[in-house]
Amino acid sequence: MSLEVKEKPTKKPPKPIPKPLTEYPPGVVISPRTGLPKRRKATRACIHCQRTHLTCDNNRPCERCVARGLADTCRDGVRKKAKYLADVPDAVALSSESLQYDPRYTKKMKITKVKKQAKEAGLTANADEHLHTHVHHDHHHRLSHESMDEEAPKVKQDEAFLQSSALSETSPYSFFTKTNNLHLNNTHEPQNIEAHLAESQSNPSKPNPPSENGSTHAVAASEGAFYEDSDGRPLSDTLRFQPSRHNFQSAAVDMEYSIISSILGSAKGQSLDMTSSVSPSLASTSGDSPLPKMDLLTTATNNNNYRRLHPNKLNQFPLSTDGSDQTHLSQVLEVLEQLNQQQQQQKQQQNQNEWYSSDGPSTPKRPLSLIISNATSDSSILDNVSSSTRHNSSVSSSVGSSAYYGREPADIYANVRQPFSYTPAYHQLTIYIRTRFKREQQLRIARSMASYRPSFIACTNTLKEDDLIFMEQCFQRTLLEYEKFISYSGTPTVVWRRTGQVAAVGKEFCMLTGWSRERLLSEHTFIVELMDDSSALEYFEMFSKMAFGDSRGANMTECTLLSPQGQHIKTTSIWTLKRDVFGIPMMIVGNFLPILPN
DNA sequence: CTACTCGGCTACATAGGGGT
DNA sequence: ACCCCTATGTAGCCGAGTAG
Repeated sequence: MSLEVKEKPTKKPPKPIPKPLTEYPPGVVISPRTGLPKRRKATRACIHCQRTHLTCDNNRPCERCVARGLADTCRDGVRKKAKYLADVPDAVALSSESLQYDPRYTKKMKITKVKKQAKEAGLTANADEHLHTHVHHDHHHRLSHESMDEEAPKVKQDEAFLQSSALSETSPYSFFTKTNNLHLNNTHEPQNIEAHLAESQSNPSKPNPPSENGSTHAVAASEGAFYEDSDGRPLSDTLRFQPSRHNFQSAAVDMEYSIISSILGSAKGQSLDMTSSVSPSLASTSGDSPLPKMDLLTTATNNNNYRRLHPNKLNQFPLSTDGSDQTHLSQVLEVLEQLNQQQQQQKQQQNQNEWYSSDGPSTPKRPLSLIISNATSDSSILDNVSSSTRHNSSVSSSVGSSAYYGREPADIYANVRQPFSYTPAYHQLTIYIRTRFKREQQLRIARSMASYRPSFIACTNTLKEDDLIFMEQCFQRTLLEYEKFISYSGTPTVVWRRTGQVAAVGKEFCMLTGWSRERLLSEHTFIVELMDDSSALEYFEMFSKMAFGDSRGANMTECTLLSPQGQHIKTTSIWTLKRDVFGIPMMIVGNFLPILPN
């Protein structure tokens, strides 16, 4: 490129006369060509400056945006990826990008690093493919590794750990994949997993990179807010699941994993000591293998309310250590049933639960309310989850329509400032499943959930808070568009989150089923609440297939919906799964066409 | 006069060859 | 493996032109 030829001398202002070097402050780089100090360019122009080709600075909001009242939307502009990085996964490129500003790395080191990372990303993905044989979508492989590679620029030992953890069986990620794989193949090696866990615990010196990372901490801390009950105690303490056994990057992940495992455990009904050092494992969810050590008895015994209310009843069934507790199961259930009835009566009198009992007398109870009010063994859990959910108003609000954030895309980008917390939502779903479905059904659902939920956790675990916020912005933005489509379309349509919570609903769906839009959007309604049992089960199984296995992301099935009065409405439904930019299932759009009786 | 657009200059990152 | 150098590509932003 010859600049001299292009130059138009007439347009050129007279060149300033170079000042003596001593007149420039120290640190200013003088251009050898012009003799003038080199312009200090902003590391990255903001979106507004980028668009208008104006001078930006490194502050956010930048000076210009502050002056123009655009501070709210001032953020880094998007730079085009270099050609040579076109085939390198984004996260790898991203991490190398951050190297640009790391003085510890020389130019050559950066180049070598980028190339190395690109190569490694390919290699580890291939190697890991052997571990994921059934469930995981290709994109998921990449995503998992991308997430891990985000840590690469930190320090050498972190890098080394990440490289090894990509393949190592002791990595939390590989633990997920391994357990999933085992689960699906019905080849059970719980002792290996326990060995893994024991090793994880006994070796605290093992690096745990994501938790060392500040931003991951931030996310974990923000999630942590949902894990406290009204007394400020960790929710895990009240829920009595077994966190911190799996050595995941955050207590949140530990806990979610434990909860899934607990469904499996309670569904199967095996009875063992919850406080034993053995952790539940997804590998043990089928067949005759040793099962997770948790059951209704231990759940109940560990339930503080239960302890407080019925100290004597518990003594009737001391825990045995020889695994013979199964023989007591029927008796335990009988006692629990009695207690349920007692507590139900108390509940009805006190009407404490504002969250689930906010309905007026004229509005029909949704299925959840009915079941929750009948369930008592989990009532304290429910209260805790409910209160923890209320800690974050955005959670409850953003479950519903994008109208909360405004009707314009700009409003969404300006107002969505917190990630959506999926954890409490999954807790609610877990409780709902445990209270509505029979054990065999719970087991089926748990199997389905076990095939995708750990993957969701693994995928999102290493995402930064900004990523999670962006994820939610994407969700709300997409929802805004779908709400428009739904309003134009005559097909009964519902949109729900991957948690199952209804996020948008068309008036045709309300006409078809009798549910009001406000009811469905304002009360954390799960889509399965609107389905009969078999359809709900089919939904979970279908979703587990779609989540990572079926790249088409659409399915057609017969689905029986429930009206508020409990009437069954036969429909044919099409479920279309939408993924977010990270490839994680974000929302499901369901179209329901009634099957008319002959 | 102000705010905005956009052509084109320029700083800087990267690619790659050659020398040590 | 590292350094130096040149070529090339990309993006920041200066400044002229224009619309309101």
